[in-house]
Amino acid sequence: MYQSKSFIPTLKEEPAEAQIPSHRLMLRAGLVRQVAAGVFSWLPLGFRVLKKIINLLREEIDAIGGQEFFLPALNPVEIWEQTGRAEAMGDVMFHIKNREGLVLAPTHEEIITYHARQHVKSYRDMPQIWYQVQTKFRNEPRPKSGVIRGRQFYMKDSYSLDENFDGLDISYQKHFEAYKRIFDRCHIKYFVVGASSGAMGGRQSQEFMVESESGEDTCAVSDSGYAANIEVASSALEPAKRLADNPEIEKFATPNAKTINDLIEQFGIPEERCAKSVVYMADDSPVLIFMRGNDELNESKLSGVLGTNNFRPAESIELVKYTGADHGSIGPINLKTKFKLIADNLLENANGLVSGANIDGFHYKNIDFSRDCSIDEFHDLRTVHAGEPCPVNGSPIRVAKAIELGHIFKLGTKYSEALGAKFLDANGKENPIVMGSYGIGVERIMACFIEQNHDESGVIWRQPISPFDVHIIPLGLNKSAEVGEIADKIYKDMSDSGFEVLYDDRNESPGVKFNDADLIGIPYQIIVGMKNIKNGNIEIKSRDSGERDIVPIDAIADYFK
RNA sequence: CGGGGCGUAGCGCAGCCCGGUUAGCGCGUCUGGUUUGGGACCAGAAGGCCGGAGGUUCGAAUCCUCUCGCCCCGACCA
Repeated sequence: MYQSKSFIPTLKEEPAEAQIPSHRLMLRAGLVRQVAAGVFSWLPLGFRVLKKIINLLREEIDAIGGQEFFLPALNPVEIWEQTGRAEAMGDVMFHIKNREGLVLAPTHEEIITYHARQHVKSYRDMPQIWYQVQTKFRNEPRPKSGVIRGRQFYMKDSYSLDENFDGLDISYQKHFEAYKRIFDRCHIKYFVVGASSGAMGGRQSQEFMVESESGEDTCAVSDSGYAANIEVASSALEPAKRLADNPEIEKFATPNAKTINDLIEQFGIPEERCAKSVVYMADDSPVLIFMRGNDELNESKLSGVLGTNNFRPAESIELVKYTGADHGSIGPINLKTKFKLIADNLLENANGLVSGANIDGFHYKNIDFSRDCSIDEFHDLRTVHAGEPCPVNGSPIRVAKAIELGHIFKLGTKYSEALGAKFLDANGKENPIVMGSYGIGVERIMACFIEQNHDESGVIWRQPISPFDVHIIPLGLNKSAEVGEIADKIYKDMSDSGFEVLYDDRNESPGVKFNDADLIGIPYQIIVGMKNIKNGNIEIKSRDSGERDIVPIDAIADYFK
């Protein structure tokens, strides 16, 4: 492609709005332009890369038996109401204003299930893997980091349909392997974590993560290979040991102790003997949760335990109403009303505990969770922190921020049941289709690649996602007709041989051309200048290593073999 | 949605506190010329309702009120 005729608006200066390297370089190299917060236009050069990534995705999903669909972005809201996600999505879903009943699809489980319901009626029709690479719309409260978090973005989404969970396991595993191939082929350094399935529903899920300061997810990783999203991560901390001395409970005045730290400082109570009380309202019912000492309650885990996303910390009025005391003095003994009590695993069967007396300004000590009160359930509820031992072999956990590139879910039957997608099994019995859902953020692949493959000068593309294979850079076109003739011939020969060639035929000074070439970042620069052609040579520079080879003009084809 | 910052030429910015001629600078763009192995130089030129709406004032980019947009932190994140 002739660069003089191409629209590749490179920027010499840093755009003010871009904070992270990938965003800055995508703007500077002329890949994208922002139109509104979280909304971007892809310019020709950037779109070339996007198309290459999409083609690679198609190859790998086709290879596991995927069949590509093209699904509507406009969806009837009814179908989203049937699965309960119209409400669950809330403001995240765009609603069409001048055509009641239509929404912009933030994802496509509903539509896929709708088609499955229509036509997948027998176990003989399965397994199926259906996918699409399309624009999704999400009204993100805060778009950020360039294309990493937009309101409109490409997603490769595939969905598996199976007759049972064994089949789902196979479909899931196929995707797991395909995803590894995809990210490997894109030269992205990633790791896989166990994840929460959140409002998607389902049982197992894993995320493909790229470690980055710009990441929005937090992960716990350790040298043992343990890796989990902080939402589900656990550590191998020992529970509080039972004390041999187990006296009766005793009320004591704690007028100035509102927090666990106050108790520790004012009364010398060891942190692990404090049972911190936290009250949440879940679907309008109170739940009292006990955490060890200053352990942080993990709301993702709590959500799983409560089975709802509709919960919040209780307010003071509610605290007094249900427990008899305000925050700082709440505990398991002497509660004003009876309601559900749950506790973190680290407190299971613990004794010698200090907790609120449900009278403002008083606590009990010597509480034995087995003897003095009845805890309904124990669960892992705490948020892990750096340095804690990992569950695999106890090596220390590191906490890292990461960008979520892909997410694979075992959905199960949530959507098929909600929408009535049922089939007859070999015994003639009706069952809901067992589904999986597997997403990849297409723009995020590009952004993460650039985050990991750039230098001071610009992007450093690698195949197979580079926008071009080679960049021909003739120097001194005005001064020497010969340079132009040789460059023309190289351009023609390489194009004819199937190379994708960007040809900088512009009448610019060498500095401009070199800087643009490094910024755009095509893997090889073929530099045609008088210095070398008088000896029958050209120069080939590797963008990645910076190494330069002097190559005879007629040996260029061999060079790239 | 809370907190903070910013809207002045295509891009990056100054001017604003302390109101007062034709609103500046750098880059880019256009014309002519000189240059051509790492963003070169000279001369000339075009380009702005100072985000928008009200107000205060003899006079507003500048002061006040309200709005809209963008960025950052937090909340949120299928």
